[in-house]
Amino acid sequence: MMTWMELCDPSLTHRKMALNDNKAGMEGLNRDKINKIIMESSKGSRFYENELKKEQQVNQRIERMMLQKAHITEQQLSKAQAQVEKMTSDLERGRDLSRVIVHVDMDAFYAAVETRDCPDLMDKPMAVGSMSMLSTSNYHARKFGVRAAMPGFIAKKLCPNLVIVPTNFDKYRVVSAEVREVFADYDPHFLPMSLDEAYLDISDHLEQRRGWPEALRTHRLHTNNTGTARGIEVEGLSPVLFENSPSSSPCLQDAAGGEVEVFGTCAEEAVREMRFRIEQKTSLTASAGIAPNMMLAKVCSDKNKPNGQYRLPSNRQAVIDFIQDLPVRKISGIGKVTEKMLGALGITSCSHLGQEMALLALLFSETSWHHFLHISMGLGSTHIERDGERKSMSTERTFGEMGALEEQFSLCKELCQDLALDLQKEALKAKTVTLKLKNVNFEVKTRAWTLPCAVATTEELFAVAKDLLKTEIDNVSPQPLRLRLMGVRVSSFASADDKKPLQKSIVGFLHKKQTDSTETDISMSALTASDKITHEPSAHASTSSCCSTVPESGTDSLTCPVCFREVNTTELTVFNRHIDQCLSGVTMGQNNHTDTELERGPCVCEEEVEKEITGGKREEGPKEKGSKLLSRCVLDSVGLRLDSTNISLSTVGLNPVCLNTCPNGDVSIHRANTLKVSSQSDPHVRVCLLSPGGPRPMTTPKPESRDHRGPALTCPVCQETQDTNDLTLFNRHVDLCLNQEVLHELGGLASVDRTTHTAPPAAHKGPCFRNVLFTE
DNA sequence: TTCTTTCCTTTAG
DNA sequence: CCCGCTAAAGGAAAGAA
Repeated sequence: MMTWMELCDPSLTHRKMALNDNKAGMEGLNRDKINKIIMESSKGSRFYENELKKEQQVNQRIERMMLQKAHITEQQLSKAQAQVEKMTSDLERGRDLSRVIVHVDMDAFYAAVETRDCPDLMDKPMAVGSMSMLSTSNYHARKFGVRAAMPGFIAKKLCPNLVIVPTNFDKYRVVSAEVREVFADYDPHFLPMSLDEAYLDISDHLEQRRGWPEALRTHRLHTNNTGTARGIEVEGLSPVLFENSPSSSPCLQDAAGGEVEVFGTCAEEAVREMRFRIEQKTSLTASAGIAPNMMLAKVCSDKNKPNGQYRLPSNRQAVIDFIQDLPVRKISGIGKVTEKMLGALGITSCSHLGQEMALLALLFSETSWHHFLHISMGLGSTHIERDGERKSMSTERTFGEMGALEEQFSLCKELCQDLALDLQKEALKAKTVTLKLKNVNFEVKTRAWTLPCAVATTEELFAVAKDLLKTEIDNVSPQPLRLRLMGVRVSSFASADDKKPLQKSIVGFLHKKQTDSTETDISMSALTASDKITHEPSAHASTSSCCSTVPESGTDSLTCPVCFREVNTTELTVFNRHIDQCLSGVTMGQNNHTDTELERGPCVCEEEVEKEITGGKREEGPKEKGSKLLSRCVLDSVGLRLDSTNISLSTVGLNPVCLNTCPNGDVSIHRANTLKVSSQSDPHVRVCLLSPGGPRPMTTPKPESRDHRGPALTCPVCQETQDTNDLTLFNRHVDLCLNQEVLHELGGLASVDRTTHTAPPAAHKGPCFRNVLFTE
């Protein structure tokens, strides 16, 4: 299947096109006309310019490959050849032809559903999607060159009468569920690839089926209330747009007078039956491929589309023959670029692939050439299994050009909100947050940051995302970022054991504690805002569990949520006593801990860091030394002990924003990139640092700095000194502040005169867009 | 060197 | 009205262990 971009490419224009304006050719456009129209709609657009640039990059990649090829010696080649042959025979020995794999694909699914529900559409060219992107088109529209993955506005030029129906996923999901019910009868472990596509292993079904009486293989044509067989009615006017229904073979009458059809026991009959049942149930048709493995089944399902099926027999020779002249592009996983690269080596069909294996082994990575070898031998997975746990989750949005800071940040927050919601649905927490940006020139870049512990809430995500965004903004300052897309992704999910036991009980424990002790209540108000979060139910449990998990504690110790030290007990009563002491200690500004209590095995670097931070004597290369030490700390996920009242975060390469989201004793984040230890607090308070795991540079220091040292309390959220010493009042303020933290952030940023920003110390080195490198 | 993180590219539906 | 969204995998480059 050709993409519209390929149609754009004038160098491909000479190629024959399967597109036929069959019958009289009244409607539909010929290929040249299509190309011309697409070209005219595209030429000169920023999108098109970017496509050209990407194409250049691919061309350079090919050039480099050819250069490499030129340096290959005869000797290397024969060595590779031997390796390939060895591997080939090993693979051949393991060839498994015993399974019967089926790939089923609904025909023009979304379009078919829409047509079924609105028969008026039937004889009109239509597509499902929007002006900016189409998902599917019906066969009418395809005659005009209108296809999936083509923007609607171009489709409209190709076919002005095109009806564009917006997608309605809820509807497709319902239909999909019906189809899957049928799949399940043939393979309860079937693997859905999308709403309209699935792999099945029907080997077991066939085994059983052989012993089935006819009755079990007999299926009735559904009748509507007028008594007409729906399948037949459908062929007349409804959405089943294709002939050769699986039900087209002779029908029998059953006892009740309804029409029935009996299916055989072989694989083809079973699949035909399955397609028949799908059509009866949904009025939609499907195509299928039957083969000994998934890779081949996928190719086969395309062979007689629409509304058809193809079986590749389970014998080696049949497979070899089938593969021979198959264009490499037909194989799932070989896309436009790979096709082009192989093409440059004279490889277009799978048999070429086999012939050039030695060369490929030298030019491509191991995984790549192994994959090629499998393809050339017609090998593929013989058992289908559902995907394991998800690896990432993301949300992104495209919009009209956006340059305003406030807009960008509030959008970023929105995305974080959406994502947090999705995370919540699956009860996931992630360590890595990635920001994706696309500017008006379609240049894409991503910026990621890995935290030492998993996060999940909007605030936590936004704390990281907004900072990544800010870094990018600062990078191009004083020009604005002219965005057309923004996205946020999370990955590196916490492992299952990471996200439950122990911690929950601690939180619950504290919670209880709070309700029956006024004193504790007051004590807690002395903690930072983030600590207070811990008292809210599940949503914020992450914060506490995150940091309580911090030390590589064995199973025989608990981590105090106040001082973040390990308590060497599993007895809750003992632990309780510790926390009690700890809380009152923090409140009273006393150090309740003896030095031995402070000793805590796992943090190798604690002392070094402490010295580094406290001493104030950072004679040489404090930055380098500091961040080095710190990164070790981060790996150990430890808390730092702070002995001075103001610690420069940039010195140790920390990102202050991230501290917002973490409980941190009596330490607040100072505007000027410093940690501020409240005058009342224990000088040995511990801070749980949410800092980047890697060596990458951190934040740009903020412009102005204020020093708060008065006896009054400083709000850890808004950084403002509160004119009170009443902890209850202060607590209330922090609560309010916390709720509005994000807004405060936005307001603050928006009001900053951007020209006063100092140039960031090359947070991410190199040009903003790597692509630019290639065009020069 | 080896392992990890970041960022980019390719693919698919 | 002027080219989407989500997810996964692999590879290059750069640091850290």
